[in-house]
Amino acid sequence: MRNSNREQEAAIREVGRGYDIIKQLQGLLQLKSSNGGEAIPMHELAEPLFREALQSLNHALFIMRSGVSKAEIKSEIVVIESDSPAHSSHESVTSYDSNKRLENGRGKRRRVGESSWIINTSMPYVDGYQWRKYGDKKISGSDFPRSYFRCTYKDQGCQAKKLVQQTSNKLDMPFFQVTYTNKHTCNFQNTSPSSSPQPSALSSIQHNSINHIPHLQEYKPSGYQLLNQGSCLGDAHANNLNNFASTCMDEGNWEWDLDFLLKELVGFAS
DNA sequence: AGCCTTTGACCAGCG
DNA sequence: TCGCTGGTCAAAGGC
Repeated sequence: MRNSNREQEAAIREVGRGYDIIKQLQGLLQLKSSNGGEAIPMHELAEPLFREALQSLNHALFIMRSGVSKAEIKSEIVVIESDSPAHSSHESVTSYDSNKRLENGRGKRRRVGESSWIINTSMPYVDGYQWRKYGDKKISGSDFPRSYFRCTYKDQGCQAKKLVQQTSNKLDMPFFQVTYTNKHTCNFQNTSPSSSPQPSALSSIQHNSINHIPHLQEYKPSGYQLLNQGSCLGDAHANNLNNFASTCMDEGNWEWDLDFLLKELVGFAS
């Protein structure tokens, strides 16, 4: 990559913002599709596009952070497909762990039969499922606390859990390691076209995912408003990301047509 | 009213 | 056995 370090930092920041914006749009579409009663649910049209855009942006983040080419990292990144219950396909799985010991080798043993998988993401709180936080712990050797979540529908027998650990805060954009344990047995994934989230569920998505997370608010682009304030995409950041995408395309470093994706996304949102 | 987060206490695995 | 530490519980308060 020919970019200087400063350019690379800016690029990482912009892609991160773009990632956040798309996540906001995804939430907006979920709201609109559940409330609007449209003939063709908008999320059915937009979902594949979102998945592709998020996957591309996430790959870009990995490439720019590590300095490793996309081709080189492709073999290391496993994209979770739809049968993996706890998240959509845009996060990158760094390991799959079905053994009994936690990553630091010291903590409690995991129960036999519990499977887990680890994801690195900049958006750990938005994965299409509803989670209830049940604990928060300062971990020795880590600058950041660890948060414990279980599925909101645990009382219906869903044993899914997740553990969110912030791993870095470089370039004003925190990065998290998310460990999922057990598959969801509930049927309340908010992105599922067949499900119809209750109003209370939708409000909790907004409540939990962004507005209540201080470190996410810190680096949220200033050009758009919060979802529960009735808002949408900010032009300034769309343009920033658009320019960034165009620059990358000009340099011939990127295979993906981010420019096209952005136009499509803005069209859906407007 | 119901569901959420926060937070201190407690439990349990490991060295 | 004991101390350390990660994981979970549950009461309290907020939205």
